[in-house]
Amino acid sequence: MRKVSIKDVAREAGVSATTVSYILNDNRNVTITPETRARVLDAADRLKYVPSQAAKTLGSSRVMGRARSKMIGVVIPQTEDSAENEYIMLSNPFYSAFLSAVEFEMRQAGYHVLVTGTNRGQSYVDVVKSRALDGVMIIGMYPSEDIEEYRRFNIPTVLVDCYGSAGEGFFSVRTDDRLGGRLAAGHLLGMGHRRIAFVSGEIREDGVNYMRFLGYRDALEEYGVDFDGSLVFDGYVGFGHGAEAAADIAAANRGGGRAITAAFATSDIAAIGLMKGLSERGLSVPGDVSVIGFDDIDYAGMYVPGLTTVRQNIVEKGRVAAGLMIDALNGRGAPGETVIPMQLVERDSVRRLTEGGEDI
Amino acid sequence: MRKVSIKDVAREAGVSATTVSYILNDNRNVTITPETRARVLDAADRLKYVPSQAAKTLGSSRVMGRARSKMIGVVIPQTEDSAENEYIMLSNPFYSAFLSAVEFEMRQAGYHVLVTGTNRGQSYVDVVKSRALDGVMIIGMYPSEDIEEYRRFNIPTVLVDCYGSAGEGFFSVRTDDRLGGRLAAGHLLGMGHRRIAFVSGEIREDGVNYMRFLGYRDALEEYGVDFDGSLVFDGYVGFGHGAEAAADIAAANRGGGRAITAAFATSDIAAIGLMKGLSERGLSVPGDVSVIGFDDIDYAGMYVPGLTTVRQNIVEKGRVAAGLMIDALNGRGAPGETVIPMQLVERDSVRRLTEGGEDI
DNA sequence: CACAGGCGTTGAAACGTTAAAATTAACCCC
DNA sequence: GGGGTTAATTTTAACGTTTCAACGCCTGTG
Repeated sequence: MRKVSIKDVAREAGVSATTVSYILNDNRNVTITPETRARVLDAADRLKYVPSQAAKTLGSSRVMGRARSKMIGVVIPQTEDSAENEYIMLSNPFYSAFLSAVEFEMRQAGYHVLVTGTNRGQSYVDVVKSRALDGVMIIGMYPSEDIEEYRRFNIPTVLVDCYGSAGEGFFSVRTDDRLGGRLAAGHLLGMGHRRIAFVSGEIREDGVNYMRFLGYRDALEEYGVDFDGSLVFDGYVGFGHGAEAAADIAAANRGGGRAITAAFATSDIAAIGLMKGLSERGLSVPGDVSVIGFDDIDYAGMYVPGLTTVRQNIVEKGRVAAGLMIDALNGRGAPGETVIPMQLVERDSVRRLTEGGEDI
Repeated sequence: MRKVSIKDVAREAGVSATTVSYILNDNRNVTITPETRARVLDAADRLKYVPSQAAKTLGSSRVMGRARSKMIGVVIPQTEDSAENEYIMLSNPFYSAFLSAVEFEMRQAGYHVLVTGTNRGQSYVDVVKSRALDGVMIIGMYPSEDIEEYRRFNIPTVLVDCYGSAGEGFFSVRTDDRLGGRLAAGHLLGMGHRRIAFVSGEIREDGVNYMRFLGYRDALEEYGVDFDGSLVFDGYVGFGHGAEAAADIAAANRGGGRAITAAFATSDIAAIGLMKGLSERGLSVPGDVSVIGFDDIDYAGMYVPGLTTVRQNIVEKGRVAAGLMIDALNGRGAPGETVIPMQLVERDSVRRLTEGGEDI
């Protein structure tokens, strides 16, 4: 029960392997008799022939200078729960929704998607080389040594949600996170809130959280409100961090002084953890604290109260990222930043402050 | 800037390619001078040699009878939103959590995981053949023609959450869904509820929903409650279906007759959609309707009220599935069903009925 | 000292595919 | 009918790896 190879098809159709290859790959530089073509296609069909991608990949390294596997890699951040368990962060629905859109689009274009985390001490570049990945899509942070390798080897690369100079010269997709931050914080300010917590994952200069933070400050400035560093609650990305921030906010409000009446969380999952934490402490949303999130994952609309958030069309973002990847793979298009529009989605987690705060 | 191959390493170390191969693969049937080994390892390191998986795969087809790619496939159901967009169903956190556990465990064992949907008219078997996947993990439903092919070609296969005779003779993992259904419905009955809606995705004899349904009926029988077919709300899996069920339940309750006071949803996302839908219609959970879910995704504990649910340890399930896959790949272990324990997690979405219902 | 046997290493072949070069067949033109 | 095109197909070689069989060398043994 050996696997059927191109030679079997060739024998069955009474023709050479090359001819079969030409026909099955629709080679344009070669003419084939319609009758031969039919015979070969029929033979392939009858034998249930499926070409070996491994052989194609190996063979391709000769001609293109670099092997082509018809597979791209998508690098997703890993959780940092513990040293041993480094799961890829699919727990955040933002990533899973993005990924399924990318997978679909790439599949339509004839590519498979390899999703894998990286083991400690092993660079993703090794995976790219070993599996002959045709391209790499990187979401969020990345080690800049890796990216220099991609540049050096001229590997089609699409950066998603990356900031910073290391990414210059690559295709990239993102939303206008600074504007988004301003939109979110501006909405809260517009509703009369003045003491607004900023809840986010790690704030790094090359990451989205920093840009959203800048937007938050932009909005404060716009409204003439002084920035207060004690209102920044940064940590990791996840429900848990939102819950921790809730504890801190509740404590701060018990401590006297002007109360924190609103919070801007830079991810919906943090916002949801926050709302849950607040409700566990007897604080109502939006009664006591208004909450606004970022992303608009499916869940955001399901929560009670519905989460007001800054919507980025995640599926669209995935589609665009895949489109850029395909351009990059085909050597078409020019590197540069593509910005996905975003908009405020008002639900029920933000209320207008009437006491003390004045409408603007 | 050609890729560095084993020959380059061989030349650098002043030794043959064969020797390099033996050393890098720790071939036990062959002895190598420690000094040669050191020289080769050093050369490989210096040249940053990364073996070509494509070449390994191709070469391996000669000896093992079947090519080995050090990659397995995980088949995840696709959404059926529309004909064109068949995204893999990572939107359900159950799948994403499961997947990230599987990915991690397989990676530790030296395997990559290919996650891909299947295009219409193309069988997944073609992907397995073309990419020389070493094994296949199938979640939920599957076309039985495919599975017969896996059997015929002796492809290591692990079934997850599959029932039905087609899966006999394979490694499989699941929870005791019938018991789980009984646990869930039994809990509601124990809390005094008698008219209990059953909300689930498609009910097929070879799927988990059917088993959970049987468990639901078991519990009814145990409590001497007659089954009422009008309380079954089946559809697809997703938030949306939960919301639709909410509308139906609200309508039924408005229609007079004995009110539906509780619902058992066979997935947490349906339960959440249901709770949201009920709350939108002014029905409180658990005040008017108690809700119990199934899975215990991260979200379940975040919702307000916290969702009472039947917990299956999703990460553990992924780990076990990966372990079985590794056994299957190594020809170890014996096919059979592995059952993951599960337990009721009580939160706040179920209340004890005092009026009318009596405690048991 | 001849020789068996083990050790360390190597050359050749094979895996399935495709690009480039070569071959054959058919046709046309003077 | 020979030379020249073009069309259709085949032969050859190569991609990077591993396995198998074979080789030369050393050592101990009879």
